[in-house]
Amino acid sequence: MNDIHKRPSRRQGKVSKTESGGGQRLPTDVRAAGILAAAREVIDEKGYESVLISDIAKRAGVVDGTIYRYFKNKRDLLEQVAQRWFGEQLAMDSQLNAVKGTRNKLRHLAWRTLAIIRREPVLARFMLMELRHDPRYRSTPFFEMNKRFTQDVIAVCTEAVVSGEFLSDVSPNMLRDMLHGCIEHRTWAFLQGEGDFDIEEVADGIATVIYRGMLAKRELAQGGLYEAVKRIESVAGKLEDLMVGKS
Amino acid sequence: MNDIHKRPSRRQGKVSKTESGGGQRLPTDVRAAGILAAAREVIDEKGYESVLISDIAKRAGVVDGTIYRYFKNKRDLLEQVAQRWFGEQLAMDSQLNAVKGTRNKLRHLAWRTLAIIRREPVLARFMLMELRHDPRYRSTPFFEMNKRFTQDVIAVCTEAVVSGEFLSDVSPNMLRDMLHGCIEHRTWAFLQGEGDFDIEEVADGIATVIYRGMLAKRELAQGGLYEAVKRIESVAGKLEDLMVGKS
DNA sequence: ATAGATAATGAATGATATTCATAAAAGGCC
DNA sequence: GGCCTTTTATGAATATCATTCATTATCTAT
Repeated sequence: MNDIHKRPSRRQGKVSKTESGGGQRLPTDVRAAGILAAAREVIDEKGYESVLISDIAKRAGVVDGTIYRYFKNKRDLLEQVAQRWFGEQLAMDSQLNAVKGTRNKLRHLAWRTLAIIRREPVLARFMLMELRHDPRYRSTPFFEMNKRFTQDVIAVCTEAVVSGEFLSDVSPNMLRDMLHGCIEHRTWAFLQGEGDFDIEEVADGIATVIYRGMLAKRELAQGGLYEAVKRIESVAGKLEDLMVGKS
Repeated sequence: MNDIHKRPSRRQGKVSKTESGGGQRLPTDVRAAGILAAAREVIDEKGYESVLISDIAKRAGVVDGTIYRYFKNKRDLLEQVAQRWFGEQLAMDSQLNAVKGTRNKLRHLAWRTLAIIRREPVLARFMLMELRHDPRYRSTPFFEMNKRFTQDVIAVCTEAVVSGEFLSDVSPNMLRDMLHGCIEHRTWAFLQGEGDFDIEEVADGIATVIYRGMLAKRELAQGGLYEAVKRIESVAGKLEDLMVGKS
C-alpha cells in the first residue's frame, strides 16, 4: 500500500485505507437523480446558504468528486434542483381559465404566487435571493420558466386593454412588475423567517389597486361625472318635490 | 533572520524579507477612512461580487490583516461602505415638501429612487443583491436607513387617506411595497447590465396606477354610479320626449 | 531616553470548492 | 470464462479566499 496510485505531489499525505474507484456503480440517470434528491433534501433542511458539497455527497452516498461527474459545479447542481422543484409547484397550479373577470384573474395570479411562497419558503428564498444573482441568470432555463409564469399577468392586462375595460396609458409590463414586485417586497420578511403574511389580504390589495387604477370607466368620474351626478341628483330632488307638491 | 518571531507551526514556510510591524502608522480614523475609500473604489471598479480583501488592502496600502483591526470582517466593511455611499445619495435628495399634490408626490418618490439607481448602479446592485441577503439584515443600521427612506410613501398615502382623498381599504404599507417592489423589478435587468429604462415613464406609470386605484371619488363609479347615470340619461331622454310631445 | 501601549505585519490556519491520476467495475468479444 | 476497452467512483491534492495571531515596529507619556 504505497502511493503510486496518487497523483504527483510535493506534499506527503498519508495514504487512506480505502482504495480509489471502489464505489457502487449505478446507471447514470439513477445516480444523477440520487444526487439531485440528496441536494434538495439538504437544502430543505439547512437552507441553501449553508449547503456544502460534502453534505450533499454524504447524503447521496457518494464522494465529493463524484458530483462533478454529473454536474458542472455547485451552482449548476443547485440550479437544477430549483428548476425541478419549481416545476413541480407550477404543475400543481390551478387553471387560470376557470377564473372569470379581470379583477378576479389578477387576484388569482397574485394569490398563486403567494401560495407557492407560503408552501415552499425555502425554495422561494433560494430563487429570489440566490439564483437571480447569477450574472448569467437571464440566460438560464430557469429564467425562461419564471418568465412564462409571470407572463400571465401581461396576458390578462393586455386582454383587458383590448376589450376596452382597461385604459392603455400604462404598459402591461409595468403592471406585471407592480404585481410581482409587490409580492416579493411583501414576503421578504417572511422569507427571512420573521413573521407571517396574509395571502388573501395581499392578493386582494394588489389586485384591487391595479384593477381600479386601470379601469376605463373611472375616467368618466374624473372627467366631471361625479359633479354631474350631484347636480342631477339635486335637480331630481327638486323635481320630486315639485311632483309631491302637485299631487 | 530565523523564524522565532513567527507563531508556532508545523509547516516550515520560508521567511519573508519584510519584518512584521514595519508599516506606516496613521491616526486610527484616517486609516479607517482610507480603507473605506479604497474598498469603495475597488467595488466601484470591479463590482461587489469579485472584491477581495487583498484587493482592498493593496489599494489602501496596508496588509490584509490590518483590515481586521478596523473592521469585524469583510461583510462589516462592505456594509459600512454602502452605508456611507447611500447616505451621500440621500443627502443630495430634493425636498419632498416642495412637491404639491398626492399624485405628484408619489411620482416624485418613485422618481428619486430611480434616479439613485441610475446614478449609482453599482451601489444599487450591491444593496439590492447583496446586503439584503444577510440573515441579520433587518437589524443592521442599513436597514433602518432604508426604512426611513421608503417610509415617505407611507406618509404620503396615509395623509391622503386621512384627508379623504384616498380610500382606506388598502394599507399604505402595501402601497409602499407596490411602489418600491415595482421599481426593483423594473430595474433588475438594468442592474444586470442589460438595457436601460426610462425613469420618467416608470415613475409616472407607478404613480398613476396607485393614485387612480386609491382615489375615493372613483368608488361611486364602481358603486353603481355609472349605471345610475345611464338610467338617469335614459329617463331624461324620455322626459324630454314627453316635453317635446307636449309643446 | 525609556517603558508601556498600540498599530501593522504576514505567515499560518481553516473552510470549501474543484481537479485529476488511479482503482474498480461493467460490457463486449472471442 | 478470460482478456481488453470503456466508464464510473474515489479521495488526496490543489486552489482560493477569509481570518487569526505571535511578533515587531512605532508612538506617547513620563
